Amino acid sequence: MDEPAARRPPGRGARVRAAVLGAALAELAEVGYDALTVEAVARRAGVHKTTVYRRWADRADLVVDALTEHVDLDVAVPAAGPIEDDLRAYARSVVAWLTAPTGRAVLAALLSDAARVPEVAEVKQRFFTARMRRAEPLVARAVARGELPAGTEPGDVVRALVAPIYLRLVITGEPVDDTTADAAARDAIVLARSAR
Amino acid sequence: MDEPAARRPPGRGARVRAAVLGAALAELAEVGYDALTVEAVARRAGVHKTTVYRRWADRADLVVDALTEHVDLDVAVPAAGPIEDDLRAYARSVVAWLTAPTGRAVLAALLSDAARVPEVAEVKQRFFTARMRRAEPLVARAVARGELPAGTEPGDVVRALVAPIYLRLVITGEPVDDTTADAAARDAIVLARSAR
Amino acid sequence: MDEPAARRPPGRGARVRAAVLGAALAELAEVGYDALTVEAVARRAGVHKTTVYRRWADRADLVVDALTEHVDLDVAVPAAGPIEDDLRAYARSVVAWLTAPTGRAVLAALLSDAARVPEVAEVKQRFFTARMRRAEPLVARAVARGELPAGTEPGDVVRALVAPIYLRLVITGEPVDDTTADAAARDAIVLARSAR
Amino acid sequence: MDEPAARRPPGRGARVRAAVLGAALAELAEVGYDALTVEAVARRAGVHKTTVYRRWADRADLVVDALTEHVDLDVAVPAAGPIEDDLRAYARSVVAWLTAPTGRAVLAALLSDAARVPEVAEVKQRFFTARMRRAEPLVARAVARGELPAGTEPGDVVRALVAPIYLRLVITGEPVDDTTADAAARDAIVLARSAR
DNA sequence: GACTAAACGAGACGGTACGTCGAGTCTTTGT
DNA sequence: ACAAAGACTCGACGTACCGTCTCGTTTAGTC
Repeated sequence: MDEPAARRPPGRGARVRAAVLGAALAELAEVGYDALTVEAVARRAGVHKTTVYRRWADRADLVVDALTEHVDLDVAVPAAGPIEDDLRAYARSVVAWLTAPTGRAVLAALLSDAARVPEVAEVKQRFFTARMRRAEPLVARAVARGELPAGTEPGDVVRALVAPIYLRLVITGEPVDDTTADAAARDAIVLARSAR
Repeated sequence: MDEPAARRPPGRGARVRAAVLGAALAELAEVGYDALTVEAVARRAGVHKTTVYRRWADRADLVVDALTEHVDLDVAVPAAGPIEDDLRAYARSVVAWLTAPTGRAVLAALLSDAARVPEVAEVKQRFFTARMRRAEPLVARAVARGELPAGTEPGDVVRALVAPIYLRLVITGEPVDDTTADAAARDAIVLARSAR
Repeated sequence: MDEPAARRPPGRGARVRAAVLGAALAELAEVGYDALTVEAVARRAGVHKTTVYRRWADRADLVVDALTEHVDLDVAVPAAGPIEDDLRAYARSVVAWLTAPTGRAVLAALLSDAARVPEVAEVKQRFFTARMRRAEPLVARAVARGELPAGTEPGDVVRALVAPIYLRLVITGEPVDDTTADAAARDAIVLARSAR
Repeated sequence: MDEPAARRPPGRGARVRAAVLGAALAELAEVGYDALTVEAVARRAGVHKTTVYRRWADRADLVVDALTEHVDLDVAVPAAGPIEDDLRAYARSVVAWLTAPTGRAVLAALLSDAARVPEVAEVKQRFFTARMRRAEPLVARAVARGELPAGTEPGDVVRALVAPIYLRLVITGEPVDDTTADAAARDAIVLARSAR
């Protein structure tokens, strides 16, 4: 009862964990969930297959863990200024994350067959709703300040904002950049201001 | 010189083909692409494994064929009336197809890991662009009639129309029904009428 | 010179039969019984697989027929002269047949796994005993003439004659030629003359 | 700590190896090389198919190994006494081995289609020449003692000895027992003593 | 010299085994 | 005492032949 007491949370095991999760995400990005192989992940992480199985129950569990890692990170919520600026900044941050390598990989994984795994479905739910919810205070503040009509549902505005971004990314495959983000923000505001 | 348009040997082989493609789609719906197994498809179709391999090169080829079948079907394009009615009808038909069992299965498959197969990616492309393009004449007609501002880009209107539908179906998983369709149509028109 | 006209069902069927049996023997020689494939035989005979199965029940039946063809042929039995000459001539004819391409193939086939097929085992039995028996009159005649001791068992002499030939061909794989044949004949006579 | 004296890497893997090779030889005896199936061997050994393929490249490799096992075993060489007794004892030991179940199986396999596999051909060569060579010193000793004529070629005597045994076993299928062995030994000596 | 029946070409089919790969489990070993 | 290594069971992969079957198409022998 001595040598493990030396390192409580850090130590060698943590390095293995990081290496494996990193390898898993990389494989996810390169070959997708269907073709992701525990053996390939282990090889890539420089670790033996059984070492992976000692920590994770199976392929699904490993992927859940790898995705969770990148999903619960906090995203900066800008916060001050006219609603036009705030939404534009938010839209751009969404686009930036989703088009960066890690974001692309996570998004693809969350929409892949992995989503049939209940835990991944949970992660997916958490991921999207949490991110969208984080922008709702911006809208609420604008309503309070009278920039948007009273009675505006913040959730609706945010949905309207992200919808065209995801459409291009996921459905049509069209390129997505800041221009797309700006247009999305503008349209979301137009819709919010159109009396209901 | 009567029914030759369909297939030359309409006999027994066609039944096998239909049974296997049907089984493939059903498996796709139930277990997804990742877990789809040629042997399970064969079993389900009441056919031997080697019979499947005689006609299709591999799992991917089989899935491509099964999806293609349901993708190139024609969708009714309503066509007359005020743009509000036309777009609402179109939105509802899109929702109806995507929420019916077959539609759900095809959509899920097109967004799954199967999309890494180049041929499936092609099918996906064909599928979405063809369907969206089919609604563009409606918008063009409305522009010609003065119901929508001159200079309106039909493609933009259609994208705005379907974006919230796909958002709910694919990203947030919220329920989608005629109400959703109607709101999507209304918002698309609002955006089109907001001067650029 | 259309000698096939003599048969009842002359025509085309006989050509097919000959082509297939020939191909079967050739395959037997080249790849052996284990690797002999009905499809390869058919291909080689320029005939369709089903045509083979129409006439022969299965692979074994086909091989039986192909071997039988070459087994029931008559071998010239020399017959006059001192026993030394007769046996030497017989030994040489045995060697000649067994070292010619067809003989090699038939011998190999009769000793291969094909011999597990009861009909092939029968053919094998017929083949060896018939050929050996054909030489027995030579010995009997020599006994009658007093060249060999009375009471000599012709079968024993013939067995002693062929034993070293088969040993080299089948067991040790040593080369076999007329020298071997001559030595075998000489030794058989020595043994016959050594009182029992 | 010397309980595993039997094998270098003792333990569990050796048990699998033995079980599989035993099963392979048994199958060889029962159904022959042509009908020998890796799956059947695995079943019989109580082992999964892939376990067999992990250690042996294919069917041929497995058979080579199974045969080798029984081929390189040492055979007792009697050694003292008049040449008549020595050769008779040797002949009987040859007959005993070849008529025992294992011997029959090995012999049959060495003469079957398996012999087309180069490695099996090598084993066959090793097998027969090694066993025959082992008897040559007996003859050489007899020559030295003056029991057989000077200049007698030991190899020739041994060949003459075994030839009738193999003839019966392999060619004519006649029963082989000690009587056969004794006659073979006697005849070999007669031939050796007939001046050349 | 046309007609009919057998034989043939073509190829799909259910099946068995091939040899391969990966998933997950269990045992052995080294330290 | 425990974790790395690796051997094992299991199931599916995609392939080659087996032997069966059903279609059309020659082609031979008969009328």
